[in-house]
Amino acid sequence: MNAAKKARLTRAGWTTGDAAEFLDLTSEESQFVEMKLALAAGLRELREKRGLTQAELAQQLRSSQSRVAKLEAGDRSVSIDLLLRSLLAIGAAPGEIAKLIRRADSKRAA
Amino acid sequence: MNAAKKARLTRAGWTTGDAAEFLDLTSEESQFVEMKLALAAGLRELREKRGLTQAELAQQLRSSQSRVAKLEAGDRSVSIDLLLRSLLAIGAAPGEIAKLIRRADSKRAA
DNA sequence: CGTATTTATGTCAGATTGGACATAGTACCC
DNA sequence: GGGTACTATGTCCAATCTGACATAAATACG
Repeated sequence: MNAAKKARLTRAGWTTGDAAEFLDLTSEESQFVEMKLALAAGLRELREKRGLTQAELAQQLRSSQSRVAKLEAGDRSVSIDLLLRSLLAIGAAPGEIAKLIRRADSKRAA
Repeated sequence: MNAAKKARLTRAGWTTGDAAEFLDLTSEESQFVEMKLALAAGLRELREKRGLTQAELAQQLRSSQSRVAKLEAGDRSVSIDLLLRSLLAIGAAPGEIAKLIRRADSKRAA
């Protein structure tokens, strides 16, 4: 695993350093995380594009600023379900979401 | 909402008929369901392509036959997270998953 | 610098989801 | 009909996720 990838994962709260490296972050799981981070990044981009603060978006989603922060960080405590609902709520079409998921594809086999 | 769409949603356990039609199945929510159903259908297609029974796939996913049935049905009780993990586990690349999500796009504005 | 705004992190009770089990339904073959 | 293989549905409770809150950290602006 290269440094950039490790940094991405660590930033999102996924332990990577220790002996569990190859046990917990198996290929599927890391692909899953990559997808999650791609969606999270997409959400942030869209929010900023719309000139909204996290608090404003939270209101639109009927949620809280802290959860939006966690969504955008791809935190362990948020599901992809919530990310997808949020993206749809902010106006992303399924096609755009598909494009985001493709981003995760290019990061395979790191 | 046309009959085919309504049938898809009803089959998956989403109430549609009554007065809540436009309150609960708002655009975002129905897009979300469409994505879910597209992923569910994709999972079934891949499983069958691989010649696996639901029970065999369940074993591979360390889950149960009943949950696989619900996954493929897009049941309320399964999350998109689980669908995505399952798709990855069965060998779908993020690119293929993106393609599935695009399917949901063509069903907009029904 | 101070302070106002925005974003990040930690925690918790209530809600949702997941694996497992039982059981019902379906399809095919004899 | 009965038997076999597969799929669907309903129900548990343990595990995970969510919104909310408090508060810390970062950033912007004078």
